[in-house]
Parts: sequence; C-alpha cells; structure tokens
Amino acid sequence: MTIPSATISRLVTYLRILEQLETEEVARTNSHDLAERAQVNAFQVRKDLAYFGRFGTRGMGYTVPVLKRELMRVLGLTQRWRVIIVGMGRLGQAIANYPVGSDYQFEYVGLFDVNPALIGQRHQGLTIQPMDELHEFMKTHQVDMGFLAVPPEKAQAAAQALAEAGVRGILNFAPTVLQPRLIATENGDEISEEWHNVTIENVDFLAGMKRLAFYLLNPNQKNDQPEDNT
Amino acid sequence: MTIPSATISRLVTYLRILEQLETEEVARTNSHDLAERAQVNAFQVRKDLAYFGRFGTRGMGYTVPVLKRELMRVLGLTQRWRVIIVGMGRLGQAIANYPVGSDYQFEYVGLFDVNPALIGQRHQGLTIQPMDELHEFMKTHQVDMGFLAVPPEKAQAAAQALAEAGVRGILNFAPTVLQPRLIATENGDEISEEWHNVTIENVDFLAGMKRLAFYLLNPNQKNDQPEDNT
DNA sequence: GACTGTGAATCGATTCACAGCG
DNA sequence: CGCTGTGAATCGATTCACAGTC
Repeated sequence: MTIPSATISRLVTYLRILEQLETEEVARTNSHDLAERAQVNAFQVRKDLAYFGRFGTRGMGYTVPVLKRELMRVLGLTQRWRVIIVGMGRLGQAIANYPVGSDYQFEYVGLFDVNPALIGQRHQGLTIQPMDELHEFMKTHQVDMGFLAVPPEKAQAAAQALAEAGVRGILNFAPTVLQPRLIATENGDEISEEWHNVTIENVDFLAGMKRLAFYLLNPNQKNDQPEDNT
Repeated sequence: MTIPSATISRLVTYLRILEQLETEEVARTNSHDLAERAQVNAFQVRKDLAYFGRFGTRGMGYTVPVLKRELMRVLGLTQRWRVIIVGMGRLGQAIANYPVGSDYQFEYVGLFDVNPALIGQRHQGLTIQPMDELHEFMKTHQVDMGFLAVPPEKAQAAAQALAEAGVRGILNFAPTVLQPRLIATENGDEISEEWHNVTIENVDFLAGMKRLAFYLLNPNQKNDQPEDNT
C-alpha cells in the first residue's frame, strides 16, 4: 500500500505533539486533541495512524508514551542515522550547530567542503574535510544520509558525488531541483544513467518566502499544504 | 477559483528554471523542457500555468523572458517585500546572511531578539533590537513579513507578538505548528480570539530529516511531494 | 458513552486526449 | 506540424458515517 507523503509529514507533527505532551506528563490523548494541536481534523489523524496499525483503545483514546514509541518506530527514529554535511558555509555551519534537542538519533559523522578556507575548521567535535576525501571516508565510515548545503550552482555536482560515493539519502537545502540522472561519465561519454536508490528530500527557505509572498498577495487563496519542501 | 498549493510550489520552481535559462541566454522553451527540468510532467506544467493565463504560443512554446516576467508577477515578486527577522541566534544569523541572489525583492528592515547578548550586534547593516521595541518599530516602518527563527518553545508567543504588532505573514522556521488563535489578552482574561489575516508558511529542517529517515527505511514508498514545509 | 478503526463517498488534483492555433 | 490550452476522465487523498469495542 502506498502512503500519502502528506501523511508522513503529519506523523512528524503528531510525534512532536506527543513529545510535548510527555514532557507535560499528560498520560492520554485522543484523535480530537491531536487534531486540534496539529491543525488538521480528527478523521485525518485516525486515518493517518490506521496506515500503520491500531495504536488506540476504543472509548479511551491513545496512551501518550505508547503512541509516541509507535510513531518513532514507524518513522525510523529508533535507529541511529549517520549524517554528513556537504557544504560548510554559513548555512552548513548553522545546521551543524542547530540544537537537535531530542533528535539524538541523528549523528553528524563528517563535514565536507571544497573551500580551503573552511577545511580544518572544527564544529561539534568534527573537522571539515576536503570534498575529495569523501570516497575514502565512505570506505571506513557508515553514512546514511547527506545534508547538502552548497550554493545552488554546485548542488547537482555535489549530489552526484554523494550518490556515487554510496550515500542513499540526501536532504537538499539548495534552491534547485536535483536531476535524478548522471549527466556524463568520467571518460566523457554521455551514458546518462539513472541514479539508483537515492532518496531526496528538499528544505527550501527561498521557496517558502516566495510562496508566502503569493499568499499575502492573494489572501483569498488559503494555504493548507504540509511541509515546506520543494 | 482555488489554486492547489502544490501549483504555487511548482511555479517557484519554474521561475528558477527560467532564471537559469535566461542566464544561459536561451530564448525559448516549452512545457516538455520545463517539465523535465522541474521533474514533473508536461501536462502539469501547462495546467499550472493555465490557472493564471495564456503565456505561450501554440506551435512555438514559451519565450523565456516573457514567461519569467509573468511568473514573477503572479508570485508577487515584482514588488518589494519588507522583512523582519525575529530570533537572531545562529539560525537567524544564517538566514540574514544567506545570499538571496536575484531575490532582491526581499529586503530585511529589522532584526529582533530577546537575548541581551545579541542585541546591538550588526548584520547586513542592521542592528539587532530588543523584541520589546517591535510595536514601536512597526509604527515607523512598513513590515510585510516576519521570519520566525526562535526556539520552538518560544515560537507561539513570538508569532502572537508579530500578529498583534500587525505583521500579516510569517515564515516559521521553528519545528512547531503555530496555533492560529490568541491564548490570552493583556489584562489576563481568556478571550481566545482568532488571528485575523495572518498567513503562515513553514520551513522545517528537522521534519525534512525525519521524512528522509522514513523514506530510507521504506524504499518502496516513493516520494514525490513538493516543498519541504509542514 | 466515548472514542477508535475503516469501508464508502466525496472532493480535489493530476493526467489525458484532443481541439485550437501559429 | 508542433506545441499550447482546456474540458473530461482518472486517480488519489480527505472526509464521512458508522460499526466495533472498551
């Protein structure tokens, strides 16, 4: 069965709400309460959860720690994710230093850049390495995802370098659509092969501000959609 | 007529592609070319554009500068948007210093924070001001949108402060769902009034990394959706 | 009695097929 | 002939209504 991507975005929201409720030592909740906090409706909450199992008790609602654990499992947040950041300019630095809070399941294991002025700088106990060393690095380290924080004109090449080095997931901060194919091979032949198994998720602040401009200009177009993405 | 929010996200993408084509001095394009670059299909491109007018020539395609100008107009990027940033920690600083490139239609006019250690610091020719001064500031300056880059637990209060000060659009970087109502009034009564006319757009990097974790764990769930947002 | 879980119904967005036009 | 623009068809997601059960 194929799950709407909007559902995945909402699950992240529900999980946050549950974490919040847990710190407030609230023991139970229900679809209406979750719906209100997540700004969706209760049918949606129940349908979203139903894709993955039965987590509640009829007549009772949901037990906060139980549902929280289940959502963490569903979203893959019970395992550790090893992350490298490619592009350690101001944006990459802000990402590296962002307080991830309860999100200790994500661990930065490497920082890369091409700029000699940045190489050797340390952030969060890691030293920025030259991009050339990525291949070598991948031989000795497990890397689950790469955060791409390079300027837009370098994003496509950097994404390909990540893919070729064996990184399977890319969180793309650059304001570009990454093309899922190789443009050329090393020897210059134009083989144009598909990327295999690279999952891309976009986080795009410039797009967000432009969408906001549109909605301010067109107040009748009410805006609902999930995440900031592409 | 109500326009899908996914269409707005895609228009931003098309505009970027057109800007790119313009720098490459490509004079014309067509729906198939745009579709390939935007990773959507040609029907989608034409339908998206059709919501706003007829910008092409049958048999010919689109003239790059013409379509670019039309999309800028549609998205509200022919006018200037005056922006304040609320929350000038590392994330706010990265945003303030991000090279917006061709996006000179967005202008930062004020920077705010509650942290005395940050107040007085300068970025991009602006001095960080205390949050208290927002109301006063709004009396003498036009502000079209606020970028909210405060820690999640402070986001709701800060958003309300922005709304009460008269800011009509918020780009929310905090990993929280902003509740569109006022929780209390100044005198302590609980009036719980609706926000009026505040448009919110989310940019959520932590959500992006969690969605990516899900898709890496479930490779059969192919991911298409637009923008990063909540 | 209250609230979940879910098939059926509705609604909306994407895709299609083709008419229209340079 | 090529490519846009668009009504109709399809597909998918959200909403609904209610059966199930604690």
